[in-house]
Amino acid sequence: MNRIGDMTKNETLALLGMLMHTGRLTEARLDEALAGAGLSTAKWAALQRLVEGGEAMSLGKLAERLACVKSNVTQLVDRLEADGLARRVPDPTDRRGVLAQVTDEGRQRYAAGRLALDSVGRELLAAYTPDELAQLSQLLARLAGDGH
Amino acid sequence: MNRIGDMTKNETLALLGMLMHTGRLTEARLDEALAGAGLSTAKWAALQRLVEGGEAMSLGKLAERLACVKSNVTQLVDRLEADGLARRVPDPTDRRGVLAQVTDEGRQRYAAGRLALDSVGRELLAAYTPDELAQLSQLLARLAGDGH
DNA sequence: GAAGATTGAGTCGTCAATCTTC
DNA sequence: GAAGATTGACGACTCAATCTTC
Repeated sequence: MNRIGDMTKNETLALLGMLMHTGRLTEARLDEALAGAGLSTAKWAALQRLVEGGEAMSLGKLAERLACVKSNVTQLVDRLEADGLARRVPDPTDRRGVLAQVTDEGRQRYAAGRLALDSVGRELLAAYTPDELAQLSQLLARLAGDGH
Repeated sequence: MNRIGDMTKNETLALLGMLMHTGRLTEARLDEALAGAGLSTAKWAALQRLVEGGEAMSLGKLAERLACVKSNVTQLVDRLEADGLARRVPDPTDRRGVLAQVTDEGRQRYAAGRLALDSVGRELLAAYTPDELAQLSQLLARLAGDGH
């Protein structure tokens, strides 16, 4: 039923399962590293977009940059605000809009988180050669790239 | 700071970010495929362990096989029971224990889900050569394999 | 005391429905 | 009507605390 050299159906599903599992595992590992800075991967990612964006950013734009749904960033920004890492300001150009702005505390925690992530990231990928990292990156990009 | 040929810190974080994102994306794609059978990846994975286990399985064992925490399968089995796909039976050998048992309906939905997953799995991985699939598998396994 | 399972609280994500403003 | 954001309800996952039984 499967030619020699082909992956069986079971192996195909196992590969996809491993991809999902490895994603979760990685997130857990990064969350662990960020815990020292009082952050999670979701919060850190949001802070990154805000810090590197330079300016206050609308929640819709933030959702787009985070590749998630708008209602998700509404709650994410709620949590960031509760932690004192961001604040909401009204959009001066559109009374419907709300802009998210990093606080000083948010910038500091973001920087601390970056150090922690650099460290654990290096550790996680230490077992790979540069070639392998490039391969992995390319293989993943192809999976994520093609649409539905 | 980074030698030529090395990945920069930014690229390293981007790769890990892509890994997490691709995992979520894949799960969303499989969830979509399973929706026709009234299943999710989590429910299907639990049914798989139960069906292939052959016998009724304790919730602790199921948690172990699913590589997740016990309280998670408590709720997962709650949902399976609510859907009529599994039932809880008392462990005859240990009055503390609870066994999960697939129902006939559960077996049918599991089989239907398998067909849907085979189809979408083939579709998702169609762009890869067998060699690339083996590479991807091996690269992911190495990441997931090494402990903390 | 330790093992098996559950409960309660919290995070992170989705969707459908709503509200205000354009 | 459409765009921006929020709300409520839910799925899936985690942890810490609890309860029963070994």
